[in-house]
Parts: sequence; structure tokens; C-alpha cells
Amino acid sequence: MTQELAPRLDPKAIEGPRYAAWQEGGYFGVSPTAVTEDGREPYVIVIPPPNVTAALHMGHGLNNTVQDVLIRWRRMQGRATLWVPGTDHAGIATQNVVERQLAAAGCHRDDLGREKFVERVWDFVGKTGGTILEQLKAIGASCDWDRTRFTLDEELARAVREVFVSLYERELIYRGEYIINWCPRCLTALSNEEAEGHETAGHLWHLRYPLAESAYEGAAAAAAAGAEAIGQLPDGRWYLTVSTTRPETMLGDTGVAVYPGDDRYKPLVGADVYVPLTGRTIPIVADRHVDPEFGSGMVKVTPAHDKNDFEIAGRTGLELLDVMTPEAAMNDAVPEAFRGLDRFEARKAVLKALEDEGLLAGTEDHTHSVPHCYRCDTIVEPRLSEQWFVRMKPLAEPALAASKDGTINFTPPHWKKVYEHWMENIQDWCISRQLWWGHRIPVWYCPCGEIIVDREDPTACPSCGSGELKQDEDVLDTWFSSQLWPFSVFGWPEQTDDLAAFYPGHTLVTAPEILFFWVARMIMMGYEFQGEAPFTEVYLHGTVRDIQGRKMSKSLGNGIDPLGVVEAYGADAMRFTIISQCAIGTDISLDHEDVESSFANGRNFANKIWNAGRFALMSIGDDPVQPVDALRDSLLAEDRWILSRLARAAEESTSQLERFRLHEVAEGLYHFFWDEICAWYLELVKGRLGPDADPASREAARSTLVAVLDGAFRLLHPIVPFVTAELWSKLPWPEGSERPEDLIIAPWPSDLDGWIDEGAEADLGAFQNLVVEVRRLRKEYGIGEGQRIGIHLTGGSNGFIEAMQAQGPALEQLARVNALEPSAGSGVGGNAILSNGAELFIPLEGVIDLEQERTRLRGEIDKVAGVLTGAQKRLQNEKFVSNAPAEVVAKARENAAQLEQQKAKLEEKLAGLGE
RNA sequence: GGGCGCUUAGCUCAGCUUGGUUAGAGCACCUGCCUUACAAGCAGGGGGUCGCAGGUUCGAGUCCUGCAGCGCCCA
Repeated sequence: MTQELAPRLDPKAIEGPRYAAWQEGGYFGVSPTAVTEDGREPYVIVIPPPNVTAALHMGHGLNNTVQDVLIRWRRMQGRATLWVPGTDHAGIATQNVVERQLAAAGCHRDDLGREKFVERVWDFVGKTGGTILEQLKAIGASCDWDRTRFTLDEELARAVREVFVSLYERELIYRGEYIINWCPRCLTALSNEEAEGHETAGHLWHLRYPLAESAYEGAAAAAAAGAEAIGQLPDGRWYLTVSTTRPETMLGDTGVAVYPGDDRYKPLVGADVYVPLTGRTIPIVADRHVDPEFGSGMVKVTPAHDKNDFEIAGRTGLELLDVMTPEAAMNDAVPEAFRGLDRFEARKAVLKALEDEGLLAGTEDHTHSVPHCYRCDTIVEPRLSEQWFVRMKPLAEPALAASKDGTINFTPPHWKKVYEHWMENIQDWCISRQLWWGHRIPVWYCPCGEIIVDREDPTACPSCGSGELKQDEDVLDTWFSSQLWPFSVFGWPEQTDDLAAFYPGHTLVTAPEILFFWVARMIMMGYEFQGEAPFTEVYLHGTVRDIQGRKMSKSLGNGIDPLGVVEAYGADAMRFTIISQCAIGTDISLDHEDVESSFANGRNFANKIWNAGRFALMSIGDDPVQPVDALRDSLLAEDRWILSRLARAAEESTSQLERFRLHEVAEGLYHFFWDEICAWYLELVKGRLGPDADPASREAARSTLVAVLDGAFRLLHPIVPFVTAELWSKLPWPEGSERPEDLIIAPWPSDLDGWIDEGAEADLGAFQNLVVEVRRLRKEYGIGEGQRIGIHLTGGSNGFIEAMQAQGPALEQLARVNALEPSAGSGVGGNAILSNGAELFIPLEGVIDLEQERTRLRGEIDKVAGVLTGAQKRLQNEKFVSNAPAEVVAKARENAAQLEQQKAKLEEKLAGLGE
């Protein structure tokens, strides 16, 4: 199997073919019988379906890499592992894209009509809709592509229909006229979650409303009682003052409200007020919603254009007066001068007119949260409208309980509180959208007034028999279908084998932004329709940001194209870089202006793996390799050491993966591979792999190397699947054992405790200590790396010197030491004390300046002395000795003793150098 | 207004759940090496009063309280 491998990893040469081979091998898919018949434990993730029109961005890169790491790990653990891919029809977003295309061609959706327009969207989706899924393949996502779903598929439409009808039958869906969030550009209702509040610098205007003459007496009394909102105009009319951030809505005012217990205004409750500019009069009412402490304690009430005002009207019987068109222009209910004006034009006009009449009391700057459409960023207008709603409180109960009792876990844990807070204060969900692209609301209206909601399309009215039925024009909120994703993808409402095998799933991986949009609703629907939660672990990863901390986005132009990264550095490089930054609860930050340095770490590591593998494969050669267990007795200390380190790396990786601590997995394996395998083990065995080496030692090294690389590739595979699989496939295989078909299904390393070897770890630690000290002294005295030196070594633990002598070739390789004398040595030279107390002396007659060595030693002594003083102080503290655990005290004593010895020996060395 | 989080090296961040070696990493920086696996590399090095002020404790980057600055979510 010896073959020439390129000295540099060429990701393009290996990634495409590897991925194709995995697909052909069918490793991504799993049959339900693996669970229902073979009894394997399932592990299921459903993908957060990206918008069907989306192009892959770094956020997807992060989200899907995390999922793939978990999926690949669980697959290797032998679970019946399934990752279901798919896309979301994304109602508003997709419709907007196609409308923009139409607009570019000078056309509007109304020109086409509903049917043609929807056809056109399907056409668009059919042509470009699969793009993002193809892109996921480039980053290595091991989804079961045969199960790809789309939220608008016929099969999923059946689930939507069943859920709607079922909830309607139980009165959990209802229709009603309420204030909803309305986007005047998209011309549709939005849910509360879809109306995003942005802090906006605006104004608070104070308006004067003249009182009816009959109220003057009360006004005078109120003014006398200290009501600051009441005053008299120069012409003697009494007025009251109200404040608003949206003056144009005053045209729709139908009342003024005060707090019922507010004594200042008591005489005025029931009195009439003129709405300026309109000639209308409206009553003053009392309502508990008004905060007497806020502003003047009097508020204008615009029931058709404000949610709170709508509620006040409901309690007090005030009229509803809608003064805007769907496009948020003023309608015919307002005075002629304002008709047809856009809301912001109307605002200016109203203010001007009020000022002219002396009714504008003042203006102040005011920063407040203004709701914007989450799709087009237009300012949302609260609007009175008839819509369909889901009654959320009953649905939320089990979903809230699941968090409280720990059935569902959140990582990081603080999201638990956020989730529960939202669930406890949940509001009804407006689900109808005035769009054409989406699941049509399955409701028909008969001219006789009958409303038909059924699982099958009705042909005639069950009440009057009329065939003149008209289906509701609206579609459902996109999230209404995506909330069913964890079971709709398995064919529910049919009781399919897939559903039996793969519901519920296990882990949900997503960004916190859609905790309420999606995660919470999936949990509610899971309980409502399957009787249990759709997953038990919710892992919320961070956001991808640029180095200024701004979220990466198309509009800011600060994005990085994951495919560009894959193209330039490979999928492994991208995956490793992302995962190594993926600490719990933190965002990922990448520099879009220096993509190379952002991904250098991952690229370099992938290349390092490649090169280590390349070297090992060349060194091991083609001869048969024995299983390492068969050679246990001939293993040398470094063999036992690296196997021990492998066992610890496996244990550590597993426990960190279980806790979603992905960055620690990446970091731990990075150091295991780079520092321990490459920097130490490979260097140590180089001499043992050559043709002149002792055969037993050579076989031990070859077997160990195969075992260690096999284990390391398995551990690294979930994070960097391509380079590991490529090298693993070329690795010689120990005789007598069966080789798994592919690394992707090779068993995850576990139960390696038998390889843990504390003695070997201590021995290698001492060896490393020696090498590092020699290197430091060499550097200190400028002894070039080409020059070999002899060293003197005495003391240390039992057998230490002999062990180091046995490492002759390794010492030469690693520290350029060609002779080791087991004596103290004498004369001019460099000195060091190892942590095991051994004394190192490097004769450097004529090379070094005595004074330089004295200064250096004094520095060393000072350093050790500083630490020693701290340690001694602690031990002298009686309270420490008596209160701290015995173990801690013993350790401190040991440590202090060691430091003391080190310091004494250094001082001795210094003294030996004379003045 | 309510809730949540963050502040550790020049930069980006780990470490805090469960307090106990001389606080770590990557990138950047400085010095020396093209040593036949790897210059996308190797060897060595500099750099931190862990936001501030208190408290608990034998012991605090870690736990508690307050403050300051920054950010997110909900209203």
C-alpha cells in the first residue's frame, strides 16, 4: 500500500471522491428496521430547514457542521443515526424574491393572478430550490438525502391540514377581529415574533384637544386640583394635553382615557372632547390600563390602530375607527385634506395643521422601540383586521412543564429561563398571512354563513347544500408548517414505520434567534400530536460575526462564503476552524477581510494531519503488521505512553461531545495529534522505523503507530472527515482483525482504559523535561542546531539516567545530543535542574561567558524562590494545614519540597561557578 | 420598564458548573533554523494587578453583593 502522497494536502483531490463514495456506500441512510427489528438505539436530528431560496452562508456552515459532527460521532458509536434534510418554503421571503423578479420585468403579482403567480414561484423553486442542499454536500454534511423534504410537499401538506382541522375542532384555532402587526409593504399580517422592535430615535409630540363647553366647569376644577394636562387657550377655551409618537393616528381617536383612581381627572370622566381637525367629539373614559404616573396621566385612544387602545375600547365601549388603507395611507374616514396621504406624510400634515391652530403644545426627542417587518424592514402598522389565531396557553402547558422538569435540556442552560419566561407569558399566535405562497387555509365559506373546516375539500355546504363555497384567501404562517417538521418528515398523520422508529428525535441544533419562532412551537406540537417532546436536547450555538462583532449579513457585505473557503482551503479546514471556536454560549468571529488568516488554523491542522499520515504510511511500509495487543511485551516506554495518551484523548473527547463542548473536543484533539503524536511520538520512533533498526523494536513501533493513527483518525473524523478518511483507507491493517468498510462507520474508540499507563506517562514526562531543558540551554548560548553536543546527567528518580541513555537516538533526533555522561561534569558550562531533581550540565568551555551563566542562574533561582515563598507561606498558615483537605496539603508539601530541592541545587551550581 | 448575558495577553476567546500546581489556546509579535513528513513547518522567547470596589473562605479568575461599561431578548 506504499504510495507517493503529495507533500501538501490537496483537499479538492480527495473531498469530492470521498463524499461520492460515502453516498454510494449508503452510509448516510438508515432503515427503520434497524430500530424496530434490530433493536438499535436511534439517534435522530432533523435539520433546521433553510429557506428554499437561500444560498449557503457562514451561519448555515456553523449550524450544519455542528450537526454533522454530532451525527458522525453517534453513527460511529453504532446508533441508528439519521439526519433528515430539507428546506422551508419560507412564505414571505420567497414570495418577495419572486415579486422582485416580476417588478424588474415591470410586472406585479396581481397582473398574473394567484394561480399563475404560484405556478411561477413553483417554477422558481424547482429551478433553484435545491441549491443550498447541494452546497451542504460540499461541507461534508452526511444527511440522508433520500429523505429530503420540503415544507410545501404534498405529504407535509396533509400534516398541516390535519393539525389545523384538529386544533379548530377543539377550539384551539379561532378567527377574530383584533389588532395585528401589519406590514404595509408585504400587505400581510405578521406574528408578534415577526415584528422586530428596533430602537429608533423619534419624537414625542404633545397635542392639545379642546374640551366641550359643557366640560369647562370640570376642567377648571381639575386644573385647580393640579391637573397639569388641563389648560386654557388664549381664546379662553379649555383643553387637555395628550402625548403621542404617532400624531397621524389622532385622526382615528375615539376617546381619551384616564386612570379610574386618578382624582385629578375625576370631574372630567364622561365629558366630551373635540378631536382637532376633524370636528368630531369623543368621550373621556376611565380605564385601568392608563398609568397615572406616566406623562400627563391622560392618553388618547385609537382603538383601530393600537393594541392597548383596542383593549381599552373593548372594556369601555369606545368606537373603532379605521383611518388607514392596507398600504398605510389615510383613508376616506379622515378629513379631505389628509386623504390619500402616506402615514408619514400625514404625520407632517397633521402636525402642521395643529401648529397652525395653536394646538401643538410641544415636542421632545424620544427614543423608543419601533416594530419592523422581519422580512422587508418596513415599519409595521398595528391594524384592526380579521385573522386566524392559535390559542397558545393550553398548548404551552406541557411544553413549559417539559423544561421545568428537565425532560428537555437547553445548552447553554440560561436559555431555559428565557424559554420558560416566554412560555409563561405566551400570547395567541396570528397564523393567517395575506400571501399566495404557502399552505392555503383549509376553510370554506358558504353564502349562507356556514364555515366549513374539514380534512377533505368540501363540494357542498352541509347546512344549505349550496355549491357556491369560497375558500379562505389566506395562507398560513410559514412556521405553522415548520413546527410540524419533527414528525411531518416521517409521513404523519400516517402511522409510518419511519415515525415509529425515528420519533421522537434527540438533539435539536439551532441559533437562539428562532427559539420562539420554531423550537418552542415544535415542542408544543410534539406534545399535542405525538404525546411527547420531539427532542430532549436543545443545543443553541452562537452567531457568526465579523471581527467588529457585527453579525455577518448580506446587507452589511461582511459575509464569508463557506463555499469559497471550501474551494480555497477545503471543507476540513472550514469545519475545524468553526468547531474549534464553538465554545458553549459564545459567538464565532471571523475576519471577512482576511479570510486566509481566519481559517489558517484549520487549514494548517488538516495539512499537518495529512503530512503526519503521509510520513507514517511511508515509514510503516507494506509488510504485515501485528495487532498491538499481541506485541504488548515488546512495547517501549514511548509506545506505551502514546497509547495511554490515546486512551485519555478518547475518554476526554467522548465526555466533551456528550456535553456539546465541541471546541474543547477540537482543541484537545489538536494538541493530542500535533504535540503528542507529531512533535513527540513520531520524532521518537523515527529511528526505530528504518531498515537498520532492531526488528522487535521496529515491529512494536509499526504496530503502535498503526493503532495510534487508527484511533486518532477515528476521534478526529467527526470534525475533519475527509483527510482522516483518506489516510485511514490507506493505513495497513493488523493481521487477524476485520477492517471496517470505511472510517465513517468504524467504531468510536471506547473502553481503552487498559492502555492507560501512569508509569509510561511519568517516564516520558521526564524525558520531555530533559529535552526541553537542553534545547533552552542551547538557545541561550547560541549553539546552532547543526552542532551536536554532549551532556552530563546525574540524580533524578530511580532508573532515570539509564532510561535516558536508552533514548540515545531520540535525544540525538530531538535535542542534537550525541553523548550522555552519567556524571556531574565540571568546568564551564550550562546548568539546569529538572523537575525530578536530576542535574543537567552541558560543558561549554570557550562558548559561554561565565558571568552570563551566573546571571542566568540567578534569574532561575529568583523565579523558583518566588514560587517557593508562596508555597511555604501557605504551608506555614496553620489554618490552611488544618482546614484544607489532606490531599491538597500533601500535594502542596510535595511541591514545596521539590521547589526547595531545585533551588538548593541551582544555588549549589551557582556557587560552583565561583564569583 | 422587565429579564438574561458579557468584561481574562495586542486581537479573538477558553478556563468559573464542582474554589486548591507557577492562569491557557489560536492568531499576531520577536529571535534562530529550508534539520529528507510537513516553511501551511521546526526550535526558543516576550506579553495578563483575570473591568472596579467590597464580602465569604485557610485559600477567589472561579462563589456572593454593589458599581461601571458593553450587548441581547421581551414589553
